[in-house]
Amino acid sequence: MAARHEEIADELRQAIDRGDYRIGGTLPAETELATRYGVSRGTVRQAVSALAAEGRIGSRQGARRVVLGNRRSQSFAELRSFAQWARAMGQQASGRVLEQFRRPATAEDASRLQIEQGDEVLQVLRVRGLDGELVLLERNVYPEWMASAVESLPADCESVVQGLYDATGVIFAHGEHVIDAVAAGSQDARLLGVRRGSPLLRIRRVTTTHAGRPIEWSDDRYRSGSVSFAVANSIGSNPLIRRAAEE
Amino acid sequence: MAARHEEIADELRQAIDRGDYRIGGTLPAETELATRYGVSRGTVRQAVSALAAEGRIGSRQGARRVVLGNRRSQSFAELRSFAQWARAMGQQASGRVLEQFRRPATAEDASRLQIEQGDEVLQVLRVRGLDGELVLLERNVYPEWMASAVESLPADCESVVQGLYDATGVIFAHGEHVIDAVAAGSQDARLLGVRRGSPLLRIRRVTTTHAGRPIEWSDDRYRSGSVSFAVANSIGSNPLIRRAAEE
DNA sequence: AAGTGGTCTAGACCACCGG
DNA sequence: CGGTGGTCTAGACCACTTA
Repeated sequence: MAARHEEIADELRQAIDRGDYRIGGTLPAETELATRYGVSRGTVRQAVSALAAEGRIGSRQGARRVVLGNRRSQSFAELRSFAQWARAMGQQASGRVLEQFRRPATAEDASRLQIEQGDEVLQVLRVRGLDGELVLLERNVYPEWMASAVESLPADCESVVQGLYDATGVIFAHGEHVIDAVAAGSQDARLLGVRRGSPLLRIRRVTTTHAGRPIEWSDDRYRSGSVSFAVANSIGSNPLIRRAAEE
Repeated sequence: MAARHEEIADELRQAIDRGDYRIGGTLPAETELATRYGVSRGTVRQAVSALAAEGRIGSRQGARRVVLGNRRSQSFAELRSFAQWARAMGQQASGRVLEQFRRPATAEDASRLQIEQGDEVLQVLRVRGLDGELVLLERNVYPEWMASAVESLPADCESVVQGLYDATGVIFAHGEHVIDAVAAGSQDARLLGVRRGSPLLRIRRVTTTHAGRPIEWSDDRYRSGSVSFAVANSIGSNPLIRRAAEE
């Protein structure tokens, strides 16, 4: 069913988790993995590059690949809805719509959703919880062509992305996220049950279809301590920085 | 000098920025790009997959690649030091060591740096600025084998990563970052010039060599409003979510 | 000097999208 | 249905690491 390179990537992930390859140790050479799995070297390279993108292994020309760790944290590697994310962590997502109304698009809405200022948009205010505990306040803005589908969702819809897919077939394919920290405003504080001015992790996000058409933009504010996000990183294969002149 | 696939990736990036390919439009087919650049299809695929990883283009089987945007924001795609990052944004990084002392490793230090509890570590408290404005408070912990090199850096060292590379040849190759929001403690507040309890963006980070050996771990606290981080995302090529049972 | 990953080629087949 | 991207192969050469 799955592509061979994905199967191999999975087997390698499991082997690392199982401890077959120690953290800090090396992976077998590409050619050896190729013969072991009965595939060509190119297929092996596809598999290991997936693990490298996840931050599990590192590589550099001339040296064996190194096992860096067995990450399991929720990362940004893949676009996931809140409900999917919760399920992957073994928790139950909940949600409730507090406000929902149509209004003309502001300049900010227009730029993010690639529509004209003054076009009708649908604004929604939702609170979301994990295993019953409130963690997130979501302010979403949808363009007019999504509005009626959103309005027809139940107010306590668990997975908005799934609901909109079922209703319209629209796929949330790409996301761009900007992360910072803000102080809770009075509405934030009241709805999340925190003190005014307390720190919130804010993620502003634009989501688009495969074709790059914006579906929504959102200002998500997470209660401090309730969630954190992880990112893994590697230097480009460049020989680091060009050294300064002297010596 | 650079690999052909990187040159092609650069040319495509410039072409997108120049507007040769409109946002929302499509890129030429792989085979056409291959003949145009005089390379094989595999090389073209290497180039476009770099753009996909940056969130500039999207792709799905059977359809032309779609131009999503021309991002320029500082993203996590590549591991960069604070100084490099500042330079890429056209700003001047500064830094100053406020405290620096050796102490025995706590359990937390030991786990993050993969050393034994009680081993000597070097703790450093730095403030860092962008164009003279204070934005960041850094609490670093280094293992013993890095300590003397760190101590020999000037107190106002602009680029710690560069300085340590020059002194020891150690390369900061991999990073893992955990992001959340916290309230400023009294020391944070005093040193960053904000009110106690005001929101800070916290990034806790472990950096390792190519071989996965931890070089340092750090608790970085950014003043709210001074910086934000961007991440681009795509859904796996999976046909989204498995639909629920009915219909 | 041998081993290893990085790059590149030329070709093949398939699954999927679009008109 | 033709065009497209996704997968896979078998081979080649090079740059780099390691011992």
